[in-house]
Amino acid sequence: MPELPEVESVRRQLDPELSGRTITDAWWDPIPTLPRQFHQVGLLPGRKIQGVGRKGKFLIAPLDQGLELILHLGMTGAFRFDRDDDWVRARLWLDDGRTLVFRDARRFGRIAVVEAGDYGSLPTLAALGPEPLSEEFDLRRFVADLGRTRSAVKPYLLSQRPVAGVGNIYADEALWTARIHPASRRVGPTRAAALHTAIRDVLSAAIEREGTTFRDFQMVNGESGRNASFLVAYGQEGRPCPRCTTALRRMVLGGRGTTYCPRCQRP
DNA sequence: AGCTGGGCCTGAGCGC
DNA sequence: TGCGCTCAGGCCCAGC
Repeated sequence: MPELPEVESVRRQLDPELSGRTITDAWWDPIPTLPRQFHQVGLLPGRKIQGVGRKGKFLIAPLDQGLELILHLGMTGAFRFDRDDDWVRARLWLDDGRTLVFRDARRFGRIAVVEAGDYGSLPTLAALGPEPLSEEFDLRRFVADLGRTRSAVKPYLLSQRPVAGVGNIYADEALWTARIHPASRRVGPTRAAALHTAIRDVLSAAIEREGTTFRDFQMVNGESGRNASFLVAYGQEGRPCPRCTTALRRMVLGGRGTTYCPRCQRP
């Protein structure tokens, strides 16, 4: 499941390959089953890519003529060069002779071309919280946000509003690290500060290992991330908590599988 | 306005 | 063997 560390790993491989390239032609699935899967992709031929940036889980590539190319990997999205198979949903031909291919078995990924900064067609991006590994991620604002919401803390993190880029894996990891029960609706300043630190630590470590490959995630060069064997909570149901040896428990929260320690993660 | 729950999609894994 | 069912979770959205 591509979250911030996985998307950042893809960005680091795509940026040097795409910077300065001009898109000569574009093809995308003409009958997308999700209405917003492809948005204005027909504007791409002739556009020059200035670089590949990232906000949360969104890749954002500035183009010429004041446009931006927005790429989202969804669940199973991946970019490769010069490949072809049944899961290819879009192709961008480049002026260096190569073809950037977007593969996406489950079709949750998205490609959109928008006026720079105009994210009306992407509401999650429009309301995206601060970048966790930048100065934007202000502790006081995070404490205030957690104090104000009436949601359980994990679904709130997954909304992308208090902080950008945290998905199901790293939410479980960060909440375990901060000793907060994922269903807690009372996260005060002290625990919010611990969570703030845990989010940064968990994401930083995962980026160093080029993300978590549970099953599907692959980078542009086809390699897997190396973070899976370092997970302490996500997918570890039944295993002893590394802190207190209590068996980790699984619950469904906000429709998402959630693993936590029933002893040392407090409500 | 903020929150909740259901929906989209399809490969993998399971039981029969 | 193969069929049918359930599960997985990114974002979106209708309806409180």
